[in-house]
Amino acid sequence: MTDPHPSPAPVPSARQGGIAARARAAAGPAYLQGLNPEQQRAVETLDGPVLVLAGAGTGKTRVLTTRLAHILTLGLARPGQILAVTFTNKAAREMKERIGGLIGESVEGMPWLGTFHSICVKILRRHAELVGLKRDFTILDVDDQIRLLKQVIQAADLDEKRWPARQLANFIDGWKNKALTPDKVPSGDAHAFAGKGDELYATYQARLKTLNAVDFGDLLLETIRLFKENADVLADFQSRFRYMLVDEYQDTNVAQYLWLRLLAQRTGEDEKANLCCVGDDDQSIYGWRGAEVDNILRFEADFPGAVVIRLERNYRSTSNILDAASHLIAHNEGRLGKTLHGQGEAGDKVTVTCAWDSEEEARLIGEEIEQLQRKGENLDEMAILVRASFQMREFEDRFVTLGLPYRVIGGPRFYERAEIRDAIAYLRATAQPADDLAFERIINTPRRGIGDVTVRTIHDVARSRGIPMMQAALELTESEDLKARARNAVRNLVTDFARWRGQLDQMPQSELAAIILEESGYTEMWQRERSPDAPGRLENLKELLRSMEEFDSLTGFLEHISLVMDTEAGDQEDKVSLMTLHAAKGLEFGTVFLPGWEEGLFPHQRSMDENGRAGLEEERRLAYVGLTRAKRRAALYFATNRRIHGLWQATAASRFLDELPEANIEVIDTGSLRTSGAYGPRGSGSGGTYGNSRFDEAEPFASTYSTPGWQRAKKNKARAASNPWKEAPMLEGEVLARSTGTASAYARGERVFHQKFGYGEITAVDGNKLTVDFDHSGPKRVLDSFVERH
DNA sequence: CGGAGCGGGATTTTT
DNA sequence: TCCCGCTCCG
Repeated sequence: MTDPHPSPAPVPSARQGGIAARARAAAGPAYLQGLNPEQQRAVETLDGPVLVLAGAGTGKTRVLTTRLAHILTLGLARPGQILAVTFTNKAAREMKERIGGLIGESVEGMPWLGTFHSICVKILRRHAELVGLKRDFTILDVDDQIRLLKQVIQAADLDEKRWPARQLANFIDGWKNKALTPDKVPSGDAHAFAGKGDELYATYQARLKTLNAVDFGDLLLETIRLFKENADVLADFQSRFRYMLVDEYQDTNVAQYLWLRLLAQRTGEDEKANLCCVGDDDQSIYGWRGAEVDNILRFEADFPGAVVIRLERNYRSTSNILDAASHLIAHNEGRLGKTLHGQGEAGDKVTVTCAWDSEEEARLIGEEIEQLQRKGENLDEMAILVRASFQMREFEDRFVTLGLPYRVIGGPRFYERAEIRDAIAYLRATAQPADDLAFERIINTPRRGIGDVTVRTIHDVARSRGIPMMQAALELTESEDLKARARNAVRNLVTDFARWRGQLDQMPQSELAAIILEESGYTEMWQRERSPDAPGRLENLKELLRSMEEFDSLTGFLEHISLVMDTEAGDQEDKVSLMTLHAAKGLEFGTVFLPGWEEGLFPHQRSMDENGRAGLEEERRLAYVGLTRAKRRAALYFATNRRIHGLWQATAASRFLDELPEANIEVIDTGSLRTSGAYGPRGSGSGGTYGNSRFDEAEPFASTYSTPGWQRAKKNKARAASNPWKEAPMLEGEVLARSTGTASAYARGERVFHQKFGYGEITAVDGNKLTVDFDHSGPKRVLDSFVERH
């Protein structure tokens, strides 16, 4: 370890040093006990910018919470003067609890500890008028966003099939992640989406404003705008936040980075902001949703004089696991460099097991789990981490057969279920009569005879008069524009809403909600439904009502659910966990099973196709995250055959397996004589960077050459040559896509040819990524290295 | 208003 | 292959 700052480090400021020293001299506060020197330094280096590079399992959360407790205990800031940002509500919740545990009841909640988004909401509610919003603006969820975009696309006379709202939503999210307002969208990008990308984006933003609504991305962007346009407001927050803390810094996107930088910039003052960012560049796995690893890599340049502290002592895993993970991640280029050191024993080696197909893979893992269980190990301490969710099914099937209790982590969340969204739409339309999207969602749910034509009429009247749909509906009932039947239905609904609104302050919100769901016929709708999931949905609705009781107002509840989309389902039973690698970040288990280590699946082909080397490196980080979740045992698996899009395909062992250090792995002979060799050399045969896999040769299982398994493997090898995953120009992509971000040699309007998609015309250029409208398969994003001019 | 029949797509996902 | 969302028809 070559730490340039030996510890204990002198704390830069005399004021702080003095206090900290005194604190230490008095045997130090209890919370500092038991921290290692680096951790202690991370806790006590309070002045100026600090970057804490916290490797997996190095006690990051502990450092974070202790640091906050330290600041509060020393009396350097009051709780309201500390900004602490996390990415998820879960992380924020945990941090709150742990700080409470550290410093006891003396300090009540920290108002500025939360997610980027929740903090932005808090700021925006105070200053809404300054960015053209009303104080009670609504926050749209993804559903609303898509429906609104659909309307925008329809209004622009585009074919919804060819130009799906989802795709536009992705573009817009991408721009917002980069803090690009419609006028700032680069011209290459702007012409994406039927050449109307920026135009549609602008229309969408205008619609949001008239709806007095924002989407998630706007929360950041509008706050940035607020800061930029109102120096006094910004200055107020800058001086308020004496200490700033950001967790998972490697996951920040450009907008979040700009937001932070605005707050951390203290114009006119000599003093540097006390900004502490904590993260791990090796665990950056969210590039695809806008995270910029660059933010963490650039930290020292962004914040001159920054102190960088590395936490490399891992308290979680045995050293075989750590060495395997470290060796693997060392294959990445763009990293700050960090090596985890184990603190205990070597433990078991990481195992690599080959299965014939995904079914056998599931069976082997099932057997292994049962065996561990017989040895007295808890199922809670075991997890299966998959790359893609389709892999889960095989395991679920297997576990059901075995009667093995399991839980799936992730997946559709409580508040994303249709019945919950419907119920919430009723509440929103009651509390906020101008919430058109909510009103529209349930206007004919349950069916009450308000058909498309009627909805369109209400919509048009609302748009042309600039009034909310609820009001337009009311006015239409007094006109002759609707057929008698529809008019009655509309009148009934509007009267219902008016009545419910009148009851808002008369009773607890959960009671009112129950009345609304009853009187609207919504509950009845599900009671009548005979489908198998209907009872579950009714149960969910009850759960929703129950959870509402904890809030003191309907508005408070609505605010909460628009930002917090998860519910802590306290599941106490002993179960195996099944989740994606992404969902596993931050968790740990005694034993971790990692199936599906095959080329094309992991690393995922699409990731490499779309992002070249950067994509591959992110996949490798994902592998690193997976391995480092294991405390005592990590078991890797790959199958030689897997069904992809319905077709059985021969597959090759993942290159990541070859990147593991031999000394720390053990290849398991499953006894079915199907050892290695089943997978031919990878790549398109161009003999590129990646030589043959050591899993290609019978070493170290030379004894299996003449076995049926080997014979079958040979056949398999021949078949593998026709594997479309392998035919993909992976090696080419690897080389040519090395530098993302360089300008492309192609221009909009050019005709190109793509091996897979055929001929097409370039509609947008973003660095080396092209959006090509293919003659036969429609618009796609491809790397420029995969096409040729025509 | 519901069901059949179709075409397209098929990583990862928080707020 | 399988799942979804949408359309069309009765």
